[in-house]
Amino acid sequence: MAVTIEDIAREAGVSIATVSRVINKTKPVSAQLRDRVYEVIERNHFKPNSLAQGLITKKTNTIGIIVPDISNAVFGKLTKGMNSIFAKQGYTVVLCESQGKLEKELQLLGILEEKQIEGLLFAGVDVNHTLVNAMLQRDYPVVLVTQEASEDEGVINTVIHNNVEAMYDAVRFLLDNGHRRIAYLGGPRNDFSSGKKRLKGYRRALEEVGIPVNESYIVQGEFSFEAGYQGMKTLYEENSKLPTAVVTGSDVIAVGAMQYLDNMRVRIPDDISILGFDDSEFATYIKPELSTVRISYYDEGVKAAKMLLRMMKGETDLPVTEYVSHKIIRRSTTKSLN
Amino acid sequence: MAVTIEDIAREAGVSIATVSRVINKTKPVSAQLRDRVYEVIERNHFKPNSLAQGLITKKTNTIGIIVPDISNAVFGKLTKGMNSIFAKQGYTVVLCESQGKLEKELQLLGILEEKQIEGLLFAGVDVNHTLVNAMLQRDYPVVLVTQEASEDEGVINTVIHNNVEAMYDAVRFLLDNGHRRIAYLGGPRNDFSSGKKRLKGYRRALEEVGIPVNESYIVQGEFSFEAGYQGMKTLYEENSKLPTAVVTGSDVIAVGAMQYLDNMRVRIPDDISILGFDDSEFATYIKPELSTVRISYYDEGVKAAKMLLRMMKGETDLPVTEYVSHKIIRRSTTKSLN
DNA sequence: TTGTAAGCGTTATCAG
DNA sequence: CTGATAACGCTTACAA
Repeated sequence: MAVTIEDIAREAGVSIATVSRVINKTKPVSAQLRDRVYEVIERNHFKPNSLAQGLITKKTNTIGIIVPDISNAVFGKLTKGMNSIFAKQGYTVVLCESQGKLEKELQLLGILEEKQIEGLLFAGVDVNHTLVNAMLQRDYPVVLVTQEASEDEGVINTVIHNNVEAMYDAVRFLLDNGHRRIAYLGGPRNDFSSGKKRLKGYRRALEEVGIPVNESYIVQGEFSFEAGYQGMKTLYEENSKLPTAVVTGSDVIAVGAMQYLDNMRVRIPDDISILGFDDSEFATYIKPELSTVRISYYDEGVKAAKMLLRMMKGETDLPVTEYVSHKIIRRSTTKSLN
Repeated sequence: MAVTIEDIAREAGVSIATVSRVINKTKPVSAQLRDRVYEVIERNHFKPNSLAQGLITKKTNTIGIIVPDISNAVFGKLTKGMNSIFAKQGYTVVLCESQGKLEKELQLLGILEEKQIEGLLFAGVDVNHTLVNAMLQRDYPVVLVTQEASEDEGVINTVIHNNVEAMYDAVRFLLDNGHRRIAYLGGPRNDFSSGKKRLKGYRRALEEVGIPVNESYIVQGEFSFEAGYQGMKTLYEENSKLPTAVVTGSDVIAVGAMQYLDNMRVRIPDDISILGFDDSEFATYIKPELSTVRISYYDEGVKAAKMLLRMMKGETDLPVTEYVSHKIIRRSTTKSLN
């Protein structure tokens, strides 16, 4: 079948140890033998079996990535960022999708251990106690990305954008532009980082300037166009006094909300300002162009990969949580009331 | 370090062969020993080393995927489709990005062979002779997705949408709606399937109804917003007689073109109709909503995965190229002239 | 410099 | 049903 190191050794008239040495340049080999071996390797298209290599060296050059859904732009960019680092360092990536289901995530953790990955990058939806525990049991290091642990803080290294601050800044931005009635149209309430944390930032900003939080100005739902549309409808129908601005949990939610407002003939940003979150590809495709909170998921992936690499090298005493910066991007869906 | 089958055997007071048997249920083991072994396995969180398993069984349950860029929505959906099948069948996926660079692709082909993948799904940009040859050398089966071989037809199994027909149908649709001056704003001329093939469909449709192809109505460029914008600009500036409709190589190109037209105060679809390609997420977010050619990349991934699985089972005499259907979606950027 | 041989953690063949 | 033991393909002391 596949040609092995033994075949090469025999054909080149040397020992397998010598072949191994020329492949790995691990010990000096005379130029003569070296050339002879190379020639035979080339001619036979020999590729060392990395399973055998890994079995003995404990080095598989493989790292695992678990994301809920690879077709989601956020995870696509995140994965690309992570992969850019690993590929450069000679690592190969095993990609797994969990649909954000705990059961699936737990299962994948085990499968990846069997595959002998050297480290794991994990992006989840609710990284609860069960999950954290399972990660601690595994014998590879893991870093959490985009989603921090919801019950065990500071136990697992994490790379994330500061959701509280990002939403705080978003509301702050609107406040600075003279808005006082600001609604929150966010993601799922059970989403710890992208749901709860952002809501926290929203509340904090309002409370800080002494504006009482109007609970009927808070609507939570999926990160989808439909949820944005329905959420805006709820906001519209259940408030006699409409907000002058609404912050959202994602650009997709924002665009859904805009659709509803458009249907109702509410003008953006004249009657109401909208602020997205993420800065998705389509933010500048829609009209008016979407003002939003930019998060560089690519950078987040890069940072997470680098952190994992450090852990794999055994570097300990690391900062437990590393933040990636965010930025308010003013485009055309927000208007100043000043 | 990690607990091995030997540790389990010792602790359970049985031979490693017995442990192996209970793990794999490959041969009967008395209920008594079985339970004892299971208990020890649980207690120690034992996970068999799949490298060792693969080394002897030749089964790694790993397949490779090579795409140019995982953050591109097309490849994200494709990958998700493929993964949905593999995960279900107990396979794990090694994901690689090539940036569409030949050198990188060649290198990855080798790395994946070392990793002992059982099969490969390949999405490239230009699958030329060199690449096909390299694939044939590898000892795993491969299926091409989204991009057919540009020089060696029918040598490697392929799953793709029919680009010639899709663009033919797109132009046909416009023709049926009374358009006669139809421009083509497509992807790169060196992109075989998504560039050349689509252009071919465009020409064919026009020629078929006896409309001479106006070369200055053909503009090719990247699959980007900017290229769409610039391309439309070229079309606008270099033609005294504007087209009444333009077919594009992708939705992103279409939206770029729309932006330019909007700047020029050309109304869509009243002055000019635009037809996208792909049916991206944002097609319904923009205004007017984009008419487009829908391709289900998810389904394409699913189909490709299934085909690869069949090849892995040794089923030969397969159809060499399998097509995934496309569909014209009429929304608001196209107008009937009838 | 080069070769021999002992593993790495499993599965699989053979006896028993 | 159970247990030795020989692979699997490679790396790495240990010798020569």
